[in-house]
Amino acid sequence: MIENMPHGSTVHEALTAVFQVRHFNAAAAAGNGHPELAVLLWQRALEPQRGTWSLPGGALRDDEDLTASARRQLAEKVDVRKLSHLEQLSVFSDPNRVPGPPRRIASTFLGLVPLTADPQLPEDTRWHPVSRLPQMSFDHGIVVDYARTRLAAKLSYTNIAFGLSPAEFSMSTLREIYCAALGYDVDTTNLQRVLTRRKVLRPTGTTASPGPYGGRPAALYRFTDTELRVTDEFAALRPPG
Amino acid sequence: MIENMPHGSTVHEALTAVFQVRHFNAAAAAGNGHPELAVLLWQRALEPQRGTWSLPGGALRDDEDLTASARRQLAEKVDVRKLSHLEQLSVFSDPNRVPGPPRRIASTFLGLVPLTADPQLPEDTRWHPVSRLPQMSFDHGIVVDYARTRLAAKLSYTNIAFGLSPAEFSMSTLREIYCAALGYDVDTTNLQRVLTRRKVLRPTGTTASPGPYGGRPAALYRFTDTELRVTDEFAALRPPG
DNA sequence: ACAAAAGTGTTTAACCTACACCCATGT
DNA sequence: ACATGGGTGTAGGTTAAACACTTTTGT
Repeated sequence: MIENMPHGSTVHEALTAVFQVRHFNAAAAAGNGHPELAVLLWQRALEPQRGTWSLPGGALRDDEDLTASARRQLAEKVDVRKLSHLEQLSVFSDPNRVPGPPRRIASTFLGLVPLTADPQLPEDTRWHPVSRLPQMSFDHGIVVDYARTRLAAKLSYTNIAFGLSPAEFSMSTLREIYCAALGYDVDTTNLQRVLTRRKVLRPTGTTASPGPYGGRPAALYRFTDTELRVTDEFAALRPPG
Repeated sequence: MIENMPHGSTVHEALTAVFQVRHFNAAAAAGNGHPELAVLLWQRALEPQRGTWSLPGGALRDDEDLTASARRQLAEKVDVRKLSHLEQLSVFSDPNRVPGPPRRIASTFLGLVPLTADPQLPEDTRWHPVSRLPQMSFDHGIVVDYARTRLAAKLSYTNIAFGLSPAEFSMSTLREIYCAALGYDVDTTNLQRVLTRRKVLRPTGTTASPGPYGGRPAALYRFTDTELRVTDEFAALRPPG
């Protein structure tokens, strides 16, 4: 094993795709229209690729692991107390993924912010709906696509939706979250039953007051866990018994 | 963003858990007994942790990405032409995961070798059944456990078994592979039906000759793909239609 | 004939989707 | 009363686990 060969300078960076389900115009904010899945991006003020939009992130320090680094970098862009979930995704290590030197190896993360949070953002930072991404820096567009795919997959077999939801919510709110994040329609009834069977949801017993045009008051629910849990481990080939 | 802060020396290494389903004693080799899932390890001849067993791997070079690096490091331990699959897993970045300096960040990989291959190994290298792992170096035991879990999960919803199987095989051979890799019994009949429905398997039309005690000759099968494919994407919450 | 190994068919159960119908509230 | 939104019941389909039964071969 040749381990001590000389090498040029290499930076290891954490990049996080932070998602939130958000409303994107006045009509929607008033309660009409559908919310959309959005990703947090900041616009580069300097070369290279000035003007393009980047994922929050930056270089790993000597005394922190990658998760701690991702959290620290995010703190510059968004109130990290609002961050309800953070998990590691893939590593991007192509020597030419960004112009160098230094070479930059990116460990990517998926971050989630609940529907109700509306954190302060710096001047250069904005939420972008994933359906209308701006010109992205380097390979950051690929990272966002990958993170979206992982999120959608995990919505199907884990309780990861807790990261996108408020503490308490009605089933129709939860439906909107799932529809926005998955990109297709979900039946409220079945969503409720699937999540209840898997013991992901728990009714609070309380109800929300109905909207301005009346309607039956909605029962409110909570997620039983606030940590990621696999809820439907085996699609097939279950262990016997 | 503080990107150019000074930092100590850091090595980025690739570590690969290479798995194979193997027979582990003479009786088993003769056709009796059950094969087991094994992982490729080499024994450290030098400090630190001399005598403990390590995953193959080593430092990333400037001109290669992590996958290329994993392949290159593996070439020192095993004939890489036998390697039927290689994919990235998680990154281990705790600053104290190995005694340093230099600090070592490990990107881990899952590698697979087919049942029939029996590559030459160097003196210090050996296959170990995962049920009886020796004293492992650093955090390598955790890496092996994690890789095993991922392999078992992917056997359920992807065609990843192609990496553990010979080019052509009978259903009972495939059953042994699944049993060894999953750690529990699988019904041959149902395995056949599940994989056929998903179009993962294709009958070759040929048959194997029966064993020394007779028996009906087994039909032979192939995997339709030799690349990883997700075959059962949605455990629930499928798109409408 | 008999044992061994492979393949087929059937029963049962779980789970999910779709959709029709019923309930609670405000105007 | 009726419009609006929430909740319940149910029928039908798909998947797969379990296991009994049949087929093909060698001795």
